[in-house]
Amino acid sequence: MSSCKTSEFTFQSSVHSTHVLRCLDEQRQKDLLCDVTLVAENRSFRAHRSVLASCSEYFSTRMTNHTSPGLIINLPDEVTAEGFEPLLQFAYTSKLLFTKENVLEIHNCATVLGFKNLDKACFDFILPKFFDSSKGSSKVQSNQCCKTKCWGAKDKSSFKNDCANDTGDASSATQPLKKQEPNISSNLSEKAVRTCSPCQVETEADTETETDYSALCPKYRKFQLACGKGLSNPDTEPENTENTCSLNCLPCSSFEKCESAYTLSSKISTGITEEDAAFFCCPLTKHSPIETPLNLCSGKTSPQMCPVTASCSLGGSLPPPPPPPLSAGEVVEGFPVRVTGEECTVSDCKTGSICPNPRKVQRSSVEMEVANQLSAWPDICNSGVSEPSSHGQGMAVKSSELQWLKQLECPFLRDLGAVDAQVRRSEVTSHAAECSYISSIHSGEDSDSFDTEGDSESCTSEQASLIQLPFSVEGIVSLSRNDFQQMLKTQRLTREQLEFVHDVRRRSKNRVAARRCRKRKLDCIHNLECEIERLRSEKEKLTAEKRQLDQLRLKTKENYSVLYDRLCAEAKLQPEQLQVFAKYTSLAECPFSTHLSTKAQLYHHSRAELQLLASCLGNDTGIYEPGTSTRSVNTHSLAASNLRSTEPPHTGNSETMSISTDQSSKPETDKS
DNA sequence: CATGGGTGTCATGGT
DNA sequence: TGACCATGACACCCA
Repeated sequence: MSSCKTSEFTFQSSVHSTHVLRCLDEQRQKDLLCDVTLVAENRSFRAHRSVLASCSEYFSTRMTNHTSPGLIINLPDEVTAEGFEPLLQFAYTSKLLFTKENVLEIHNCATVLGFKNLDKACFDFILPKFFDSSKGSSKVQSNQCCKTKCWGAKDKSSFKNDCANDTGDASSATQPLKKQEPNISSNLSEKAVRTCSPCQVETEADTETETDYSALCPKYRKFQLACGKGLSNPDTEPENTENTCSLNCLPCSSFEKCESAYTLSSKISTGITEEDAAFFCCPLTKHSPIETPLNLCSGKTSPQMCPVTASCSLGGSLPPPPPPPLSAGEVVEGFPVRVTGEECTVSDCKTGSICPNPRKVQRSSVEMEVANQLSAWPDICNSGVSEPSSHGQGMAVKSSELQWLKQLECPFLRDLGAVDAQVRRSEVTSHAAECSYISSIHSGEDSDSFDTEGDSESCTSEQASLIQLPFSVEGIVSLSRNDFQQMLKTQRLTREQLEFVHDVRRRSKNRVAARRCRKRKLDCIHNLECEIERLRSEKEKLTAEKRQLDQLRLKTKENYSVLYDRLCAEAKLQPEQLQVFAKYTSLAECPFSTHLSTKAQLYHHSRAELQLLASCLGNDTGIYEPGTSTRSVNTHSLAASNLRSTEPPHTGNSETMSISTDQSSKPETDKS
């Protein structure tokens, strides 16, 4: 750090603008600092002039010359309250909430008010989807939009800002793009759809915190289903995703960059495929690290023509193609390159790990910001330290600095592994032949997933240099299939080079796939463990409940028995009456039906015995004798034992009768 | 030296 | 048919 003191740093917050907008929205809702009242259809809305003027040409025109504090603007008749309210909300939140019913209304209002970044970009996408049959001409419109508005606006600054200015060389980046053949620029825009738009498209999946790998593998989905984890969330179902996203997902809530609008419209005009739509709408499930503007550059222009690509590819670790790649100092500033809606720095790209993990897309903006700043760290340090002559000590310092960052154990700091790997790779740059030295570095540090990869890639890079590959290994790996094949067509490679390139690509893809597979497996194990724990606790709970219910049932039966005994004793039932009573109370669930049946059965066996039993229950005179009480208790005991012996509750009289027969000797015992 | 975890690579099957 | 992906199996490295 001491050596970095002379350097000038740039901290760019990717959450600041969001925070400001949110605060403004809160102020609007609390009517704080609002300086304009808007009236539409007898409804008034409070707002901030500056916000409205920033979003709408209409408001910009009407309010810039007004300084009075209590400005009231009556909106045109075409602007309805229903259509304007979502627009006002959009101005403060970047999110446009609409339904199929009011989308036309909103569209109309947006057109009248000249809402920037919304009109063409948003509605040209939405309306054909909603009103497909009636809006068949939208494609033409969108084409027009692309050519007039977006390219024109792009010339102003936006595209340069995104791609070229960030590298400090605007002309070199934009000119080649403009010189592309028409189909190339079409591809370019298509690629940009994949690169820029997904981040700006709001889907429910964006809010998820975990990558749903099930979306990647049908087998895994089946496994999850087999595990009882029915993936009910349609967002996790690729099929559903592809089928519904193009309609359900908002195509764009805020197009800050015109090229995004252009690419979206262009994509519509050229016909969005289901796959593209899925990619467009669901970056989490489809996003691939290879889909970045940088790759866009590298794919559509030669590596030599795109400085970003040059800086992205190993930071010059390979034999430099003419012109030589940028030095580390040229990318030191960590210029933000818009990738997936968050800010990725060139240093991210330089590591060849542009959003290497799909999860990166899902991180919170705060996480992203910290990760980006941290990932830019080695670049920053490079600016002050990394003279090849002092590489040994310099690299040691950087590695140690990375170690304490790693020790923060923030989940998103795993990208530091990539940074770390990049640090090492840049070391390889200076010492491509000194594999032993690299190994010593690795052995002295925490081995993370990128260590071995770093080794692998460094050796691959060496092989690439041996066969004089005209492009970087990173390019081989990170390009999309089409770009890769196109590159192979443009480059005349020998058979050896071709085999090497395919081999490297295959192994790299498989390496990533293996990581995903292992990650999924671990996640699955974790989920199963959680499921086991949950089921276990549920079982314990149910067992305790059953125990309680059993006790309650026993207690209830005993109460019934006591009640029966008292009833018999007080009613002085005759054996015939007992039999009738038993007949009408011999329901399966009647707790003393057994008791009654027993006694009724006794009647059949021995009338004399029943007489005796009757005498036990009560004599003919109806006098309740003290001895009767004792015998009644004995009878109760017999009934209780019957009840216990007949659990579970018997369902028919036959069982009752057999039991009664078995018990028939007991009164005799009692009698004796 | 054995062991377990992590990783890359290959082979294979499915898409 | 080729490319891609998932995954089991194996080998290697390292703590």
